[in-house]
Amino acid sequence: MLKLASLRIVTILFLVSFRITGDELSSLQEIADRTGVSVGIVSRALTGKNKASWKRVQNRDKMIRKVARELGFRPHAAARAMRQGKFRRIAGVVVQYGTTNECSSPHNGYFDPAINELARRDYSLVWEPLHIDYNTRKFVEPPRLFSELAVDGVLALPVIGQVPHQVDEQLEKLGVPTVWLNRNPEEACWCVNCDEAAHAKMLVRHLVELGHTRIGYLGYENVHYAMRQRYASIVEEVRAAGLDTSHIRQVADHSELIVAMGMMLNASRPVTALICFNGITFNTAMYLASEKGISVPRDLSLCSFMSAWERVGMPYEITGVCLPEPVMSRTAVEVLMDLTEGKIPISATRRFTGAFQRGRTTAPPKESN
Amino acid sequence: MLKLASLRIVTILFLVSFRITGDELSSLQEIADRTGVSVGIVSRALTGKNKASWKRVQNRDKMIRKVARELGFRPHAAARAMRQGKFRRIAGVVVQYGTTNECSSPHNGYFDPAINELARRDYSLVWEPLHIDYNTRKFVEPPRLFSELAVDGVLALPVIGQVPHQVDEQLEKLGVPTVWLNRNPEEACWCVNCDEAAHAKMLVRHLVELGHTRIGYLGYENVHYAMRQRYASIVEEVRAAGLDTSHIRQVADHSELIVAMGMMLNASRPVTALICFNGITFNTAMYLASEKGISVPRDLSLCSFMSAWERVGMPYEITGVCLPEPVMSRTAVEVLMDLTEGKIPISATRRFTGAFQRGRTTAPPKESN
DNA sequence: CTGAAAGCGCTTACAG
DNA sequence: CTGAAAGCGCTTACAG
Repeated sequence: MLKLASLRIVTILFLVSFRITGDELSSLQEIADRTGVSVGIVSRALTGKNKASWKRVQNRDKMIRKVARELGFRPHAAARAMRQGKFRRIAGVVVQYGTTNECSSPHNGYFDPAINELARRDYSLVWEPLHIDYNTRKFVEPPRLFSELAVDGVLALPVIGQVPHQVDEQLEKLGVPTVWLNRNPEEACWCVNCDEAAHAKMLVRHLVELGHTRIGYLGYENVHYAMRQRYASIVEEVRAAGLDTSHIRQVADHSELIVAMGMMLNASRPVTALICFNGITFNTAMYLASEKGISVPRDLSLCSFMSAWERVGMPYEITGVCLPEPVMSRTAVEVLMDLTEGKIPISATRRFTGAFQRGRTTAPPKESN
Repeated sequence: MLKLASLRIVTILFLVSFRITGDELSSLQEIADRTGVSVGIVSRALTGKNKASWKRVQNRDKMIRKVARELGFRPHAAARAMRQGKFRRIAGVVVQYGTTNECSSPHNGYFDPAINELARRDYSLVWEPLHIDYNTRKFVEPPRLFSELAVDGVLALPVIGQVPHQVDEQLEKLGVPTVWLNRNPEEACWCVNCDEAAHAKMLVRHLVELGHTRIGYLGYENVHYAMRQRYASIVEEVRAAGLDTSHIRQVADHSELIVAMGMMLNASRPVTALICFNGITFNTAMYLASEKGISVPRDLSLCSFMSAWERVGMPYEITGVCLPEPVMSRTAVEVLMDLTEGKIPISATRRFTGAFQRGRTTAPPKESN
């Protein structure tokens, strides 16, 4: 009881002190009052628009900036946005299926570089959820993004499957440009992609050079552009190498993945190398192999397509393609900035290639040792 | 050449059409003009503040809303923010070391639930980078968050190590409340944490019940609150079980982790179970074990602390504690909303416990089979 | 060079 | 009930 009372007092004291701090928030007017000049002068001084080279003016402006610093002055973003007709804000949108309560797979491989690139230009990223019901294809909740005017552009990322036309319609109505990452360039005007065919080639060639002849691939059946490209390119490369493509597979869901993987590893002539669609598939393969006493890379070579975030902090190097999310993301931001400024960007669609990383998870097949 | 020219024409046409769409952006004034009422009426109609029950008024308001819909009217967030003195925006801040070009480890286990919780209250999350130079403890770039007034509150997350005092000072100057996730409650006023001691107990007890006597732990040496708690609790639990604590270890960096793990697995009496600090450490252990032909769980039991994002899409269940990020994050948002509204939140510091998941990566030790 | 004033789009207290 | 008007904090064209 005493403890509760004291906690309450602390709380109230905190709120009071917080209030006072809150009231101290200063405006151009306050700085003008303290320095005896007009708000116009203060505004120009703080934004560096008093270009007179007179010593008197320069000293006065220095003094104004000092007072502003002392008062902890921060310009009011909304006032500035209203006056300038620019929010200096970009919406980061991940188009995904599912309820709003789920934690999605990570996208900071794209968003971290975008944020930094935007910050360099004095822009921020607003993170907007966009959940689509898998069956009805409708918005789970009407997205805030579409209900108010608050950003100068949209950086969008389709996660699973095709982007429902409602999304495109609503985005168009927004009246600000949208740049897409990893979307089919036939579906949208501004797309930044990576060269999945080149990536597939890197991985298949690496395994073929090591001497593998029974190469498997596992990904999810999906209408997502990048996923389809990845699968099709692997098929093509394996076929071009004159090898059997019967282990190049896409599955419908998680349980099918486990079954298919088990079959590849248990067959009378099991695959000696497996290309995984992403880090999660890679790890699943690793766990299953370990359960069965299959050693990687002694008995099985494993490689994967790796997102930037999947490489963070991992002290053990796995073999795979390092997807070029950072350069894609920074390029997308550049295109978006050009569009918001009314400039014509370099090109409508750009495509980047990642780097091959030779790690510890691939080796020549057992038989050829 | 022809292709380039046609592309350019398409581009220009697109920009023109975009411009026109841009010009169509409607305001309350335009709706007022079209419906023959004043902007006040329109504002009140759209925000549901015309409470008259007269049929005439109700029909008129319905008509106003219809016109607004047809014009694709969206309120201008900045104008609203300025008038109401509220941005309806929260900054999401991850305090991290390193240069701004890196991709950080994922935090959407916290941010996804926060975004959804905020959206329910008509708030958005602005993602603000905050990079600290490891040596000088200074900001790598002056964060935008501290240079303008643009949010009503801050949801903050320390990633590595202690939060430099500069951060606290700047946040205090902002004049809006900050709620911390996973921070030492002695360092800040509003903290939402999880019960690392309870989690440690879950994992150690599980392994002890399976019959393990040589239990290892690997994490990184770090001054981060949650990491320290995790390590200290494991030591305590293993000691309480009367077992040897010499394999409960923290290492300084990645290469030390590999060395320490190798020693644990290669020793004359290797550990039979290993608790990993997080999913990355877990996977590293898995890879190393696989290289050495050690099968999980036949030869080695592995379990881990698992973040929400580490569980997304993984079809194979690993044994571990599912960290309660979602409930922590939603609670933090609740506290923050109370604070921004001047209310006194439930309590200053809250602590949550995650769920134990029995997966396929632990089993009784070999000897007892 | 500099100050006074307009205006960005909204909400709401106020007067009619 | 409803319209006209004030005002949120900034920037900048304009006049002096």
